[in-house]
Amino acid sequence: MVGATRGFSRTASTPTTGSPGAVTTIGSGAQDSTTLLEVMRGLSGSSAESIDRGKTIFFPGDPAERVYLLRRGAVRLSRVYESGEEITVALLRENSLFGVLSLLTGQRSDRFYHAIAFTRVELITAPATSLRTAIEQDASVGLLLLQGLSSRILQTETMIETLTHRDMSSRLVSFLLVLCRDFGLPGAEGITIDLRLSHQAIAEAIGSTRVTITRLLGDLRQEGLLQIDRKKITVFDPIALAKRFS
Amino acid sequence: MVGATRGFSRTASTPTTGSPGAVTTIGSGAQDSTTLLEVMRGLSGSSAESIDRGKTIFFPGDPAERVYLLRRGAVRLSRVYESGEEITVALLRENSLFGVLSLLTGQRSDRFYHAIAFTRVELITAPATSLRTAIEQDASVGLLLLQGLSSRILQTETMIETLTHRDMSSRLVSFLLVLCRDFGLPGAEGITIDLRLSHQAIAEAIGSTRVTITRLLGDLRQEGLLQIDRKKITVFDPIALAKRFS
DNA sequence: GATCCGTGTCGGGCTGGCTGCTGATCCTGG
DNA sequence: CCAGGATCAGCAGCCAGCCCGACACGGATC
Repeated sequence: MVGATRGFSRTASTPTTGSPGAVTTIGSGAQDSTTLLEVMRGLSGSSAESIDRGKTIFFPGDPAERVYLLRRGAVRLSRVYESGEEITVALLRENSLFGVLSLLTGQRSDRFYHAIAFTRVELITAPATSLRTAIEQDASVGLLLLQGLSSRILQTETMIETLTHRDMSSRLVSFLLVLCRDFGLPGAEGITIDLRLSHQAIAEAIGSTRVTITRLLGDLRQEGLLQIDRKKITVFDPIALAKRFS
Repeated sequence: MVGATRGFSRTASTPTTGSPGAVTTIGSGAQDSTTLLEVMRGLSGSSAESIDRGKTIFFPGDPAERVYLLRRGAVRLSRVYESGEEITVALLRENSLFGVLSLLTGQRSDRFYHAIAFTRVELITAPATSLRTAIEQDASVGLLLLQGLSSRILQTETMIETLTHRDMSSRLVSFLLVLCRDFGLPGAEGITIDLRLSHQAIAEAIGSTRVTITRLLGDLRQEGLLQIDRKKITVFDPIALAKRFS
C-alpha cells in the first residue's frame, strides 16, 4: 500500500471561466449538491479528473493547496501509522467535499490523511485560493459549502456512534446501516450496498480483523438478514437488521 | 439522566443591533474565534447564557432553530438509546460552534443529539435564520463559520482515530492525548486536563466500562505517567505517554 | 498455468466486560 | 455545621468474545 501509484487522468480543464455561475436557490434542500458542482466547475483553475480504483488522490505530507468535490464513486480517507497499519477515518460518498481543511488556516499546510479511490472515481478539483475568493465574492457559495461541511460532520459523527459500540457484532451491524444510508441502492430484494467491499476493508474501517468480519458476516447471512454476491452486500431488511443489536 | 432539567439563566439579550460588526482580517489564523464571537453577539435575537454543570442545553427531539457558540467551559454531545445507554459523540471545547446542522437543510428539523453542560458553561446563542442572513450579507462571516466547522471536523476525526484502536489501553491513552490538546493547561509538573472527569464519563466517551477505566488509569498512574487529584488528571509527559501505545 | 487475493475454518490464549461489594468523596438540606 | 444520601473509585473472580496464527480452497488476473 505504500507503493501505491498516483493515477490521474486529467480529462478536462476549464481555465478561468470568470463568471461563478449565479447560484439562485438557497436551502431548497434537494438541489444543493448540483449547484455546488456548478460552483466548483466555474472556479478558475478547476479541472475534472477521473481516477482508477485503488489509486491515490493525495498522500499524507503532500501540500494541501486544492480542494476536491467527489462527483462519482467513493473515496477512502485513512490515517497511516509507522507500524504500517492503516485505519479508515471516513468513506466519502458522492457529492462530498474533501481536502477542505486548507481553508482552515489560510496558510500553507500539509495533508495528513491518505486519500485513495475506493472505486473508480470522478472528481472536480480546484485551488483552495480560487474557492476562497469565490466565497468572498458570493456569499451564497459560502452557504453551499457550509451545508456540505455540515453533512460531512453528520456523517463523521454517525461513524463515531458506530465505533463506540463495544461488541463487534453491533459495530458491524451499525456500519452496514451507515453504508446502506450512504451507498445503498434500493432493489427488489432489499438495499444493495454499491461498493465492492472486502472483509479486510470492513475490518480496517471498524477496527477489527478480517477473520472476525468473516465470521460475523457468515452469522448474519445464516440468519437470513443479508446476502453477498460478488463482494456486493444486499441487506434484505434494514429495520430487522437494526434490531439485531446485541 | 432522563430526569435532567433544563438550566437556563439568560443574562443578556441584545435585540437587533443591526450592524453585524464589520469583520476585517480573514484567515489571520489567531483571532478567528474572537471575531466569530463578535459576529454571534451582533446577530439579531442573540443572547448570552450561562448553564450549570450537568444541565441540559437541548434534548433530542427539540426543534433545531438556534445555533450556539461555546464561550467558556465544555459541552458534551451524546446520543441516547432506548436501552438507556448514552454514548458521547463529541466533547466540545471553548470557541466551538454547535447546533449548526439547522443550517444544513434550511427547513425545520429536530435535534437528535443530547447536549449537556459538562462543566459550568457560558455560551452565545442566536436564531439560525439570523446567522443565515448574516452570511448572505457578509461573505466573511461565511468564511469564519467554515473555519469553525473545519476545526470541528478535525476534532471529530481525531476521535475516530482514537476509537479504532483495538485495545482499550491504546484507546485510553489516545483519548487522554486528545483531551490534553483540547483542554490542557500547561503547568509546572506537566499538562493538566481542565475537566473533572469521572471514570464513568471516560468510559462513555471511548466505549468501555467504568471498571476497565479504573484499572487502566491505575496502571498508568503506577507507571508514573500521570497523576489524578480531585478528578483532575495531570499528564507529566505527553511524549512519554504517546510511546505507551501497545 | 502460475500467482495472488479474498474467503472460510479451527483452536489456543488473553484481554476486557460483568457482577458484587466496600470504602472514599462530594453534594445537599436540615 | 453536620448528617445523610448519592455518586465515584477500587478490587476480585468468572467467563466469553475476539485476536492471533495457520491452513485450505476458489476465483480472478496476467
